Amino acid sequence: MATLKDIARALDLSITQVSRALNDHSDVNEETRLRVKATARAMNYHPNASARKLVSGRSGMVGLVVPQYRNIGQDRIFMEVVAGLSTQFSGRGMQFVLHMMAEQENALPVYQKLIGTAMLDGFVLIDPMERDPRIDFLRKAGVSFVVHGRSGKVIDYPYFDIENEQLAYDLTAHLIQRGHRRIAFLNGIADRSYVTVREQGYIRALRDGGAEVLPHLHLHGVMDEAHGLTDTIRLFSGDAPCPTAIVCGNVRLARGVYQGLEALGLSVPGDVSVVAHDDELPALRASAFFPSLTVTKSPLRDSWEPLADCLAGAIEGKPLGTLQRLGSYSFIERNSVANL
Amino acid sequence: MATLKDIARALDLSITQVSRALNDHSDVNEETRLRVKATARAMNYHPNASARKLVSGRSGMVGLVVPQYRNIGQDRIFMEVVAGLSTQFSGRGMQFVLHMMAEQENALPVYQKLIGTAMLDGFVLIDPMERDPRIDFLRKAGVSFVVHGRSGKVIDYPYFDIENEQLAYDLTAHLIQRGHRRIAFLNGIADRSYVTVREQGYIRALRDGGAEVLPHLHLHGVMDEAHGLTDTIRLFSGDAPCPTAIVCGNVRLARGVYQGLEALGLSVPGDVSVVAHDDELPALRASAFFPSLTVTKSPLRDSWEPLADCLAGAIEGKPLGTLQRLGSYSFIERNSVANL
DNA sequence: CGGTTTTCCCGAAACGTTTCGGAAAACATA
DNA sequence: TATGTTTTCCGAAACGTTTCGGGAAAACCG
Repeated sequence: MATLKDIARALDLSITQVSRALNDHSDVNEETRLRVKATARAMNYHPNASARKLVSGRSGMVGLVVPQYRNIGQDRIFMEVVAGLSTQFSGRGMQFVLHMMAEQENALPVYQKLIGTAMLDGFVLIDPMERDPRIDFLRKAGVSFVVHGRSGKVIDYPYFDIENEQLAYDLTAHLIQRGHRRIAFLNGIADRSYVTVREQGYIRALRDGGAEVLPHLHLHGVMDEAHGLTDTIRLFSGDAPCPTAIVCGNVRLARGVYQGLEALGLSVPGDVSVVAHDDELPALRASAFFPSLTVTKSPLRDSWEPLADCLAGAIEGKPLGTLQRLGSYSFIERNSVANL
Repeated sequence: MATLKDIARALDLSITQVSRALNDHSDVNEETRLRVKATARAMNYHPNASARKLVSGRSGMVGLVVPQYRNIGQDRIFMEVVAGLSTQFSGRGMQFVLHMMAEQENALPVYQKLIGTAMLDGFVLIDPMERDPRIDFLRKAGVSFVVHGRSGKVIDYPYFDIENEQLAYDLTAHLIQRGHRRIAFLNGIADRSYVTVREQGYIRALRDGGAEVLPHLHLHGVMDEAHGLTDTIRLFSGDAPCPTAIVCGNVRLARGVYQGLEALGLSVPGDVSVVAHDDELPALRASAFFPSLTVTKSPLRDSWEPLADCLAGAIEGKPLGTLQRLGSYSFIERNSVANL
């Protein structure tokens, strides 16, 4: 492998000047810079990431740490995350790598070790918990990171998030405006922070609309078809008054809900109205539902670029203000809601 | 982060001796070694991978490079690979990282760059082509690697593979022995090396059994349910004589074949016999088919350990002989084959 | 023409580790 | 006592890069 020394020797320059030329420093002659870059390309030079990291603290590698879990093979969304972030960081000349933890392994020691060996410049955190220990840990360790979502009261770290509170409010308020009063909410796994935040929006909308908050209508779980189906059947099988509308945390849940309602002999939107939030996962189009599904839409794939932006910025030491970004969503009314 | 210097100062030793103690070299007093290791643990020391790599050429990181493709989210098998290899290398104190290439990106420059930056000690190669340029490239570059499968005539590299030729022979021969003569083979994507090798086993079995080789009965494609279904319908819809039995490259294909045969009003095994090779992917049990499926079985998950063994060995410079391993498979007869 | 600035360059140090070549001390051998 | 041998240790060099502090030459200014 060609090194700076090789290039320097070939051009009769100092190693210093070659390095400065390649890194576009100011005090190098334009003509020299071009000559250096040309020979570097010709000699197929790639800077040794270890050497660079050792002295400058930058290796150009960032990582994502994820737990391994039983049905990871089935998880469609996960590969989207990896593919999206890979592409984004590649485009910035950085390397994105995935590190998978053992199933019940504690995350903190894993980060500890990765930080200790000092190979990575920063981390992307996904699925933050309500009070996520990883955030405190990385902050204390002084490592750059960006969170997909937000967690905790004091938010003094880079993040990209969408307005989950308002989005849940909008979906619920839309149903209230159409005359619904008993509105169920199929939410995600309880300790995720976005789940808590969406719950707040749901409750605020109910209060604002003068509707009663009925705890048995608010359900938590993995947001897939199976849970949509079983939760729907559960909602309509007890003694408690049944909902007239259902808010779904994502479109997979909604698909399960449609199946469940069909199994129960209930029609959408005649008997029950359904709305959902749409992450626009591939092969899952809310517009192709029958009847087509009313949603708030904010494509998950729109988040990779801001996330990469924020992390790259954090590594370069940009001020916090520029590293906190909120994505937008749109409300798309279709045919899954009826007036009551 | 604690460094060797910190430990050396704390114990009033030289950096050299601390390093040697931690790496279990011979010329360090047993008592010193213990003291060093204890304080290292206490100070939460992790060797800086960059510094280590720079001088010794080892960072303890190995990687897998995969192309990104459209339906990667649907690919159940892929996450199994990542999870399995991650676990294996973690257990050896090594880091396994995944690097995803852009969709149509050429693999060689990606390896070129990864080798140039010199962060990784070696690579795992999966899905080798019949003559795979990556193998030549990595060999020329002098980097350690291990191949899941084999490719080319001269096999002078570490690999783990199963006897794909014999396995296809066994499946086909089993059908021939039961009296079948027109046997279809739903194989994988044409340029994969295991696909070619399985074809050879299939043809050898046909020849040995005195059955004619009918090209229209040998189909190639992605090995999923959809192709199993469409290929089955294609096999039974032309003018050419229909097969009485089908060999499937994996169990997903077989599932599609079952669906296709049902759609055509044909029964298994009454009208058509079906056999397959079973990688034992999760949530896809050949024994739960109706009728239960006769297979050759060799669980994919059994390959991660030998693969990791071989790569770790190659990095340590072990001789080639010990780095070439063949996995076994078993023949499991069930209820999907009838005598003719 | 003396002084100041600008332009372009370089040597040397530093990052944290491994490893080479010794070297002091303790011990055994002749 | 002199001579090897083993045990245990250490200084210094090296890996390839970035960066600090300076410095020579040219250009500019009054």
